[in-house]
Amino acid sequence: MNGKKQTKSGRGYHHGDLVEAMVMAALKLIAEFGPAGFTFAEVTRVVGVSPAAPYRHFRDRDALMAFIAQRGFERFTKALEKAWNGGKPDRLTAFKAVGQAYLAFARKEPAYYAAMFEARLSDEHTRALALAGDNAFSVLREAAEVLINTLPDKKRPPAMMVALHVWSMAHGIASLFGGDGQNRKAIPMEPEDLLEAGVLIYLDGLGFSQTP
Amino acid sequence: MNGKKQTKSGRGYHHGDLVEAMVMAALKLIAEFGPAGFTFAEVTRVVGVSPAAPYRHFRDRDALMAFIAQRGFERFTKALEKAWNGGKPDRLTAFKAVGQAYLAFARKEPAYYAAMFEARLSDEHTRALALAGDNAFSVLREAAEVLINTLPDKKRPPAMMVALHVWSMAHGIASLFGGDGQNRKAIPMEPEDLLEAGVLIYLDGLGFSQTP
DNA sequence: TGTACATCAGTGAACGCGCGTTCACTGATGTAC
DNA sequence: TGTACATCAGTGAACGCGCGTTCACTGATGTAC
Repeated sequence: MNGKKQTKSGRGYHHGDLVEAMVMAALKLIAEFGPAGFTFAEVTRVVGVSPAAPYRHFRDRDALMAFIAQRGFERFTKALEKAWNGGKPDRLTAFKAVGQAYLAFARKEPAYYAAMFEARLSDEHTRALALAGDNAFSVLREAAEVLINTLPDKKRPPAMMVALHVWSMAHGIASLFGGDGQNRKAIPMEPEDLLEAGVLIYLDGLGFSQTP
Repeated sequence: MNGKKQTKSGRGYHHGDLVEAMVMAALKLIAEFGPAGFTFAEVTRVVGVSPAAPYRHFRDRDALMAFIAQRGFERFTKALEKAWNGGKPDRLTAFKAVGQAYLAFARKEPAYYAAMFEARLSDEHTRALALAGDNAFSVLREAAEVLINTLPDKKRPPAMMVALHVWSMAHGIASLFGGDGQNRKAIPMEPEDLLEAGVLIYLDGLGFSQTP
């Protein structure tokens, strides 16, 4: 792909792609010790680079954290969009797929997820990230809008509210029972199944028949 | 109450009630900087005591953290029980009150809530806390059981599942939109109203009529 | 094609800082007689 | 009621450690001519 830096085995005085290597190392540390438990110093050690090297690429620790959260939101948004797939094969199936994609992301990318939702960043970084977060939420919101348009006018709830309900349940399940076992409570079913059942019951309450 | 230590103005060489003072200081720091952002040293400074003093009462930083989480779960359990109130005045009203109590606790006691759900403790401490967490969950689970017993046999879902769904939605809302503004996203309604609406729709989906 | 030079991306040593924890100690409190 | 003593809950100085960050530096790479 980017043949510039990696042509010569990438192991000289110049690292080759230090940014990527640092992100990978940071993700590993975040997954293991949480967002607050990764240190700039440890990252340089894992990557095998001097402690001063990162400052060529990131202003400070928080900048790396924000960078990771930003990229996490972008990937998250893409994953939700892919699951929605323009509402195909049908709106209800696609909507449920968005919920599943939410949980799948939290399960497969716990470090990104933690960086996105548990990192404590400065107000400045938080503001910049809010946009990326809104983009991800928009996917769910628009999916909800399309879905509830099949309901008769009188029974149609605000799309925003529906999206918030599903987002909240998905996030709650991901936080409590997802991840890789740190704080996870044991429950007698898969998180994915729990969410699917919850969304189905909820949609039933909105007026969707259980068998579409 | 405990007239032993606090009789003589409590400001001598002996502190009087260092444990309580430390818990209060820690809660303040947790509320402001998150569970990972409070240091043992800072606590002693706030309380106005030497940095070695805490070791008379807590083995280390984690022990204080676990102590706080433990007490948090106990208070949380009591708050949920009080809201349930044995199912009075009627099951549905009481059940909704439990949900409201959940959010109220997260809002009024963000530091306890963070210590309970966001602290990264050792396996040993985590195991000890699991019991306290189960007690809290049991209140919701038993409330769900009583509630769904009014449904006809054929339409009755597992109480465990219902409790998990409501717990997840409440926790999701608390995490995303509750608290005191750190990571909180802005939404066009109160968290309490969002949860109430969500629970009502969900219960509708289970077969409860909207007007009991 | 070869050379001179600018720029980029790393080095490694050093710093100041705050943290957790320990140690021998000491003032205050409780109790036996 | 008074005294001797044990115990409790604090002090304050000190330590080793790892962190974030800086600095002048240097090797590698890209480019103009």
